[in-house]
Amino acid sequence: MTPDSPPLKASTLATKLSHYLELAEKERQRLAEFESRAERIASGVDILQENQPYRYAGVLIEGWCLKYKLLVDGRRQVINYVLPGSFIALEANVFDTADHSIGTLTPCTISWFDPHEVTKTFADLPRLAAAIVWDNAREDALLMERLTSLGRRSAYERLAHILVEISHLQARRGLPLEKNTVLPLSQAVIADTLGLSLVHVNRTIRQLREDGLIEATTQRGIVLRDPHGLIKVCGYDETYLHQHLMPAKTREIFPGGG
Amino acid sequence: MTPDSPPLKASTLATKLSHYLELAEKERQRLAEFESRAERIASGVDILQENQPYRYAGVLIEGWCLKYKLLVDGRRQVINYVLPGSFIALEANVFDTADHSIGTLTPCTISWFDPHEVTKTFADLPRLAAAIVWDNAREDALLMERLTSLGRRSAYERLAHILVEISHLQARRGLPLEKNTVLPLSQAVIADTLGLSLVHVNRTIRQLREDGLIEATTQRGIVLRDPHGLIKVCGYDETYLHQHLMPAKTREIFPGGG
DNA sequence: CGTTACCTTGATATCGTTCAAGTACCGTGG
DNA sequence: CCACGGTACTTGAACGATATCAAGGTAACG
Repeated sequence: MTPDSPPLKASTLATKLSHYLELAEKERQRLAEFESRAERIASGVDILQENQPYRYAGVLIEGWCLKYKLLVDGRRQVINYVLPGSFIALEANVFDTADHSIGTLTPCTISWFDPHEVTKTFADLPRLAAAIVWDNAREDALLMERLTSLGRRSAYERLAHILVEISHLQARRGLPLEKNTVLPLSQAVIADTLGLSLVHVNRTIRQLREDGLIEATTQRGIVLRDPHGLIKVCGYDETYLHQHLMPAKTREIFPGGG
Repeated sequence: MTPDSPPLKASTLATKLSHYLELAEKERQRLAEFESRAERIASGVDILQENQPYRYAGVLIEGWCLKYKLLVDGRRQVINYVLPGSFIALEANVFDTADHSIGTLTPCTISWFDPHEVTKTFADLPRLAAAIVWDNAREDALLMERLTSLGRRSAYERLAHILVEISHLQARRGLPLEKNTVLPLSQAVIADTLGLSLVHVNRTIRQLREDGLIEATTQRGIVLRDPHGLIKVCGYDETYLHQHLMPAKTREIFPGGG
């Protein structure tokens, strides 16, 4: 409950959603409210657990989280990486019980709120509703692409694909990437993301290195040495990232501000 | 453009969405409008294509469709099965270019409309917006479960899992299932859904049969002989289907009818 | 009654897993 | 500053699950 981050910075949510829609002042304010109760959480903590009832919803302000599911025997599948500016557990509005878990991968700053504030926002500020729907749709697109990787791409292709994907997502958030990239992803996490064994991920990384596509890798450090080559290897097509404004026609329907 | 189905039947959409929310008359009417331009489409036709711009959105009224992605070399990954009462290409509101294809698996009845009618509905009838969000969230849950199957379950488990899933979805739509179930799914489609080769799907089906879990299988006919056994085999947990009304609290926020 | 799509089966190859061991790095307490 | 313990990474060897290749069989459809 300690507000650790500077209070008046532009909200993470607003930064992200304004990629899709220019926001009115009233809308920015509402988004800022969602981020007003920031809390600091240690690394390696579950902030949502499968089969438990939902309580709060949240916004990730800083850090990385992991959305994952567990099978009874301990096998784990990572669904996606949750980056700053993402809502957490928004489904609390529509479901009672969580069907997945979310854990912190680094120390995180998260702001919690009653999920029903979002329901109200749907009635109040439909433009924000539209932006949230947009965001969901983009997440879905990522998920479908991941499904395609797991179902139809080889280990080598999967790894190349996710490296390029992460690099694109980072770039979108304005982070430099060409230089020395250190991801908070252990090889174990990558394995559980790609549906591979840890050992095989390790060997596949080595292979990419031997092929000159990526560089070194001390602890968690991977640099894309030949991004273009990686893209070619896995048939990467960034369409699914949908990094554009909403179609003009949709924006017209909501002329100015609330 | 020929309206082939009886015009005054309860709309497919209303039937589905009222699982989540009691609908007001005004809302039912709006939903009925979405279904007013029904068209008959043959089996095996693509009604949406990857990398093409979106045009119309639609509602599937009758039949089964396949949502899938293709890799350049022809590998195919099926994302999900589209059943009656589902919207199609609703993302047309937020994206310009499709990142997946949708094809008919059986002859279908589909009603088309301008996707922006849905955008307007978001401003007009926020309760419907909420119901649509609910529905999306459920689709996501299916997708996450599928991802988990592809990443972490064996072929045998995957097949058991999807058979139980389909049987549950059918049951929800009021279809008898215990009797002779004929799915419109060829083994090739199942293979592309589960990320397996056709040949291996065939062998795995045989294995399930030999283990007494399913029965016979002439063309596309599979009967669950021991549903409970199948559930045990794959650790099936139906939480992810979220077959309940919205949480009471969410429903309260929208008291009666628009 | 031939054509086509779908299903079935065998033999062989491959990719990825598992088991087992060992190494490098990093933070902590002495 | 060093010893210690943990976590993550690395590598080898053997195994197993699934893919691929190739050939037939069967049922539906015009």
